[in-house]
Amino acid sequence: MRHHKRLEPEILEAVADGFKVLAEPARLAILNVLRKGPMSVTTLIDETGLSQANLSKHLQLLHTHGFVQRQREKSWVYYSLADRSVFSLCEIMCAQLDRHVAVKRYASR
Amino acid sequence: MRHHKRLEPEILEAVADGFKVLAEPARLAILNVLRKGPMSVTTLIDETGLSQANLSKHLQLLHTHGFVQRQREKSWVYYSLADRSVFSLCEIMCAQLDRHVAVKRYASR
DNA sequence: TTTCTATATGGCAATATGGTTATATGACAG
DNA sequence: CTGTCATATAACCATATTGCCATATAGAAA
Repeated sequence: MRHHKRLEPEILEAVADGFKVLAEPARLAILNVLRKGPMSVTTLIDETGLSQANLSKHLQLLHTHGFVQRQREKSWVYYSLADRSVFSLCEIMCAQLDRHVAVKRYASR
Repeated sequence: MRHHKRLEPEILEAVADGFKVLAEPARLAILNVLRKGPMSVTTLIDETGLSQANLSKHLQLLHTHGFVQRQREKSWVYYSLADRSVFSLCEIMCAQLDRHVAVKRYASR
């Protein structure tokens, strides 16, 4: 039988911080749009409908937490997904939500 | 080639809400402790070190979002993990963190 | 009933977060 | 150098969240 150690607080906090970055519709929208490929901030403004300043802040956060990569080219900055793990996370979360909704539906008959 | 629809805002918000529940060290600690098996609130107080009121509120949130199940027995309430998907999520997030830290280490040489 | 024990909940203060506006930086065109 | 475009940052307000305290509920025991 496996035993489960009490996780170090720093670990818990780091993981929580990671989830916190994903716990925001605007940032999920950005990540989803970036599936199309690398994109400049200006393009992202159009694609997401977010204001420039707001978008820029979200991008900083996504970047400092390693969810997106940055690449300067001339006077543009292209952002791209750091990896696809975000979508594994979202898929599992969606499945979790589906199960939960199904259970609630069943319970309320 | 796959195309990527603009996700409905309600979907984004639901997924974000799910992540928000995991974006808190205390709740991750609770979930981690619950890996040992179903547990009463009192036991959870000991295992997590959280105050009763605080713990209770976190448990409500975990429950309404379908992360834990509740089972009354005599005058105790036993909580248990609703499913193991949480740990898939955490594992992926940890791997993501590891990659990110590794990249930062490499960049700062 | 009264008194425990177990759990839930309401209110409050402190802190954090998102969005907006205004401003700053930085590259390039003329 | 001046102006303009692309992006980043600072200051601010409004809102939300956490943890604590006190209190409420509810079952068991006495």
